Amino acid sequence: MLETERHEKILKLLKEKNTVKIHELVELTASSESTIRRDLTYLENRKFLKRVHGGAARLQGKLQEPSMIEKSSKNHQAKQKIAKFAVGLIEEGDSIYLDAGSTILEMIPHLPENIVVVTNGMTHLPLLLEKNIRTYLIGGFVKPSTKAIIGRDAWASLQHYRFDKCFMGVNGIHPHFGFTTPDQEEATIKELAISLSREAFILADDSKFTEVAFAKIADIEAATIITNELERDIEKQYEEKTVIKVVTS
Amino acid sequence: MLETERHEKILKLLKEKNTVKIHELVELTASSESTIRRDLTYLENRKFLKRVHGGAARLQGKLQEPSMIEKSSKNHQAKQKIAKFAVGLIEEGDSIYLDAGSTILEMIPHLPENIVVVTNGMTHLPLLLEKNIRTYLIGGFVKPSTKAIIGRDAWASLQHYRFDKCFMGVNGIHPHFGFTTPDQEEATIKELAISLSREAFILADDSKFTEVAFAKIADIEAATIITNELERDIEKQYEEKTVIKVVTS
DNA sequence: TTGTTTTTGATTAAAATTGATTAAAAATGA
DNA sequence: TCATTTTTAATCAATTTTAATCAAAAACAA
Repeated sequence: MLETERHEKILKLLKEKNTVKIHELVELTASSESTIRRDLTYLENRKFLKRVHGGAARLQGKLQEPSMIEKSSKNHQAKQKIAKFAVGLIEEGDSIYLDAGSTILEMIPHLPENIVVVTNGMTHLPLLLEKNIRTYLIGGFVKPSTKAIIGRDAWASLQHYRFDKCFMGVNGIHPHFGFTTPDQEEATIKELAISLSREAFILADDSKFTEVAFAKIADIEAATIITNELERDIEKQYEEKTVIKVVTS
Repeated sequence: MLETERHEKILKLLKEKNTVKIHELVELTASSESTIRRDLTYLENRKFLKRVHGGAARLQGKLQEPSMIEKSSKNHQAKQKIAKFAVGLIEEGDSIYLDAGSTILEMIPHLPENIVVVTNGMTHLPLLLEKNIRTYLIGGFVKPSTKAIIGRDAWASLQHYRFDKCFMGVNGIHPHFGFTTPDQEEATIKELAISLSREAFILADDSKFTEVAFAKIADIEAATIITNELERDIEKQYEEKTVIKVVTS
């Protein structure tokens, strides 16, 4: 049985019964106890359930459905591909900066183990720790909406590090206005992270191109762009300024 | 039957009947009397019911089903009282440091809104943000087991702040050896936090007294102790060295 | 195909939960 | 009141569950 299939079954049963025993799941899915245990840890890390002694319980905060649906959207497919490609650029022993944000989050499951990660995204932590990756969080103000760490202190805190590579998402990419994002404070952090890295990579699906958001992060020249399919004429506008990697399926 | 499952059944029956006998629950859940007793103690600690001779009764005040998300810890009751008292010391406009740890976590639901919080405990964030409290996280290495932020960088990051009050838990309190904790790196952070605060408070239930752990945080004189009931002679050993507040129920 | 990575299942020692047993405490009834 | 019965808390051994390893199997890539 496929891993995803098991996960779905587990969640389905959990939804019906509010609580499931490991043994029930072993029967239901005809897999070993070890596998079910791994599935449960996996699902718990992603906030789909709470593990309890002997099984798992549904969590009341029930943020359940939406993210499952989210994962099947086509936008998500693109993000996945881009993220996976980006991870391919990382080498063993690298120290990298991972920006907060959902695209970057997709990179984490594919990361190699023996690297050092610095991030400003609190939401990345559970998965990073699950993968046993040595992780540093920068300090500063916690932005309530996104749980990203920003502000003066974050800026100062980030100064302590140097990176082989950094990866980040943006809201707008424009030949003239460069990389942009709606929040000025976040832009400042991103800009600094880029300047502290030997190489910088911007992950963005095609919807971000020719868009401009409020706060400028950097010029196009400052980073390599990783994106999914892109019309040839748009691509041309950028390839004379920087490297642009188009991930083909 | 799963522990969680039993708890749900117990509460359900209690809701219907307003009062249940131990024997009824033994039958209902097909578990032993010992187990049911333990369940009742647990549920009473979390304020889900009141134990009475021979069974349990529904509590009048409020009956809360929603937050049945189980928190694990032994002396929940004592911690609650201590935490609540500690919050009473905070004044509007204060800037405070909240150490990582489960006792301190209990303070958060009771905190006033217009304060500024700095913390090294990632696990505190969801609750803090839910309460709309302005929160700063210090930067540094994320300790996988506890998700506390520690290390050199944490130390440097913490230096950026000053506090009106700081609150922390410890593992050992001893008249001669002072406050101690098992992890050297955590001790360093705690020590610094204390020195950055106008007033420092140690929250500890009675089990921590006369215990000594590996790494020293500070001398007894450095902080006010908040605890639950304490034998008079033990209390005496400390009260000549510092202020010790005993929270009586 | 071959070699490499990922997933799986079995094994084990450690940890947590359970149920039985006990002595102490609380309720009951004369 | 006191003796009797019921309930409780505390302890401990037995059982169950868990996390951690590791080798086999499967999936994948060259």
